[in-house]
Amino acid sequence: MSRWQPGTRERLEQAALELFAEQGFTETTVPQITARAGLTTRTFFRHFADKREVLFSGEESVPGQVARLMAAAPPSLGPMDLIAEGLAPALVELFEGRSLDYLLRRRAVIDAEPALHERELRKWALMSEALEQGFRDRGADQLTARLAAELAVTAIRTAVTRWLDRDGEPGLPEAIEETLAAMKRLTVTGSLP
Amino acid sequence: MSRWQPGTRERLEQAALELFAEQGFTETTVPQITARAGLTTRTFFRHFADKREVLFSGEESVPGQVARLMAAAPPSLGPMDLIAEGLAPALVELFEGRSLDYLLRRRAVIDAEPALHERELRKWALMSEALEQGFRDRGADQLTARLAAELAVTAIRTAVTRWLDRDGEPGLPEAIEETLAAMKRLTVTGSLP
DNA sequence: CATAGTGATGACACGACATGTCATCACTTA
DNA sequence: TAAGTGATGACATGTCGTGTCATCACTATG
Repeated sequence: MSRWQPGTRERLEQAALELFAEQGFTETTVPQITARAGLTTRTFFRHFADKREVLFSGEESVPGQVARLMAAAPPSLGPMDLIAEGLAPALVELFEGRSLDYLLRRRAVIDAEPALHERELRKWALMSEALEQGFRDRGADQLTARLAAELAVTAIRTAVTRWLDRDGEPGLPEAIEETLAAMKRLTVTGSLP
Repeated sequence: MSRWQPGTRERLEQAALELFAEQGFTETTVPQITARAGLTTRTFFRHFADKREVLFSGEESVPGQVARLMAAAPPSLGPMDLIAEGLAPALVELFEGRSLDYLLRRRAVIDAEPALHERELRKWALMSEALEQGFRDRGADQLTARLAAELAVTAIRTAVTRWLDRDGEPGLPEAIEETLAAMKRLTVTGSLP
């Protein structure tokens, strides 16, 4: 059809994940990735700003989606309920779009490399900023919006982690519910069990 | 006294902060830093693992200090009270050890550069892990310890940010108190004001 | 049908980052 | 006095990331 094989981005992502899993992130060079994908080094950096980004494709749209979801949710919902009712369904859709096997292998690679872990933290920080703006739009003052956003991200991230820790059983919605319940318990009583 | 000027690390840190503020992090090269400090490039990397680390010196001891403080605090304290009574004094001492001017200039540099912002996030993540272990040692289950640690870090980080936003007036203890109060308000009512 | 335009890739050069290795020199210890 | 220690200088090297221009398939336009 074209001069080049289609799906350049996808081939690079797959080749990179494989190589990172096989021999580690640091030990894998960009030329190795592009060789496996049948491309040149320069082309890799046309699709990804740096070597890490190949594992974070598509996540630049998350903040925008968060903003949309928050604008669409009923204004009466508090932070916790907003997560449970407004955000959780979209999260489930987002994460269950990828196979569990992919998510687990990706996480193993990220956990093995501090540089990738940092990039993962930035992802959540960007989501937090989007949530903060959403809460501000709902009338919260600066401090409250900031804290509500952090609480929400903590709940979501902890739930996803917990869900993956247990290899996807039970489902993500259950993990979210469980996490929110524990959070409520913790903040209401103010002391440890 | 010796063949070399004393205070190698400190000279590198000061030269780097100056240059980052003057011309930006990316635009500053390691040879420029070492030239200003009167050293060679190779020596820079003997003291700091990479170019970013020159702004995060001494922070590798924070997790250990957190562990010590938590072990020393009364076991009866819940997460929030532990921050207010057990951690806050040490925090104040830690931050007020550096001049406010230094902290503000350092923050300006970090905020201007995503790569440095990521490193800053990692710093808080390491503190969170230390807090989590501390809560586990106090008898909390995995999920509760994780959430309590995240809540604590959120409170501390938000308070420090707020304190610096207002150029150090009023003091850090007031910012902590204010943040904890807002957090309590938020989690107790469960809805935005 | 022809020709110019568009967009992705290949090819090449290059500066900065980061590390391995060995030499050098002041200071310490026996 | 001589060996040992520790920090630094000097040099080489590999990978990362970017700038630049050429190439080729596809598309639009006349």
